[in-house]
Amino acid sequence: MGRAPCCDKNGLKKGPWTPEEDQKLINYIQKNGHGSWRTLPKNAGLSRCGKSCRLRWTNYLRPDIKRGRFSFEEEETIIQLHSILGNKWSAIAAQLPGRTDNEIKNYWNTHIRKRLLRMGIDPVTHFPRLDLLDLSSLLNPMLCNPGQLDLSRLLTSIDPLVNSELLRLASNLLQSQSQNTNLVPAQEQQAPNLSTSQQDLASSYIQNLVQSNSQNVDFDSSAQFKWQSTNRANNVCNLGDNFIPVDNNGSYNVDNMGQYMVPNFVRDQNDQTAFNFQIPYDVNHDSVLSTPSSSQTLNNSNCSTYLNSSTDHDQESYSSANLFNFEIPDLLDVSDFM
DNA sequence: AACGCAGGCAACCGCGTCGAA
DNA sequence: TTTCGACGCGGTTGCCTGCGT
Repeated sequence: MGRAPCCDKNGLKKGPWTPEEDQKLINYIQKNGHGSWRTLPKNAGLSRCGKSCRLRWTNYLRPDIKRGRFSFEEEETIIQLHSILGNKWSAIAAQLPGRTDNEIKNYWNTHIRKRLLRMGIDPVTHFPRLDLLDLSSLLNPMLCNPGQLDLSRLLTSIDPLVNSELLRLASNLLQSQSQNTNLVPAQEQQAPNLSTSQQDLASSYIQNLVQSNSQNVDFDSSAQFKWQSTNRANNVCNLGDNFIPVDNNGSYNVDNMGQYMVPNFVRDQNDQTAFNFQIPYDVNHDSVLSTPSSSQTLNNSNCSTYLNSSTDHDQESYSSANLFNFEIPDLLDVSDFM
């Protein structure tokens, strides 16, 4: 069918707004509210389409818009939120009073993104940017001959600061390539528990996820994490409004493509400064091993991958309908690198 | 001074979603 | 249940400005 662009109608002006047009729009909205954007231009005496009026108002003329440079706190908040939400600019803007989604999007693309790249951080995944192909070429010979795998020697040849991240990537790679890798949605309804090592791994993951060392991550026996902010609580705690709630049974939503709508946070009912974080269980577990199609999915994948169990005991204790149960190859001893 | 280039940002475009008919 | 209009969102474009040569 196709819809004609709203601005294609004859006589409707496009391009930069003049001060006179701005004033007409401001005067009308201050007097009448915007009401229907469709009818506003005619009523306000503007030769613009409603969409153009809405954009001009929400991105520029709104009285509560904050102008000027982004503060360090705002910038840090954007990075944190982006690591969780991805390119959900409107959701990010909702946490930054006075800032518009367009402004944040532009600021991200022109400043933050470039800075992250300079720092060697992938602005999409928020993980250090290592060339996976090169890493693959380094690891492939070892994978072909696991007995020769000396990951610690490999890692110490690279900047120690990225060791934990390299481990994550290496772990992903090993998992996706190793025949020994299992990704089994556990059917047993055994009460789940996280081992200490699993908690440490999960905690590290979440610390990385929020790009901060100032979060406390507590665990309960059902593998839901209580994520409590101790720093800039106003920024972090408000996140709950934008997340898909997980009910008391740990149920979460799956979109019509069969993918998880992640991350799943839910505000702690007893502690409004905290969130419970649920490791999602992917019914379509093949998708976890495949190339993720979005940063959200990638984060999910990494989360799952990061919570590997290194012992049989851990694998059993990790069984839950809501959790993954998969093993890390024996040749990779995670604990040595954490 | 003139030119080219890159960065920044406002505005546009097209698609998805939602609600009403 | 289907259709369609309105709105909102994210990606992209193109203009303006500042800087370097």
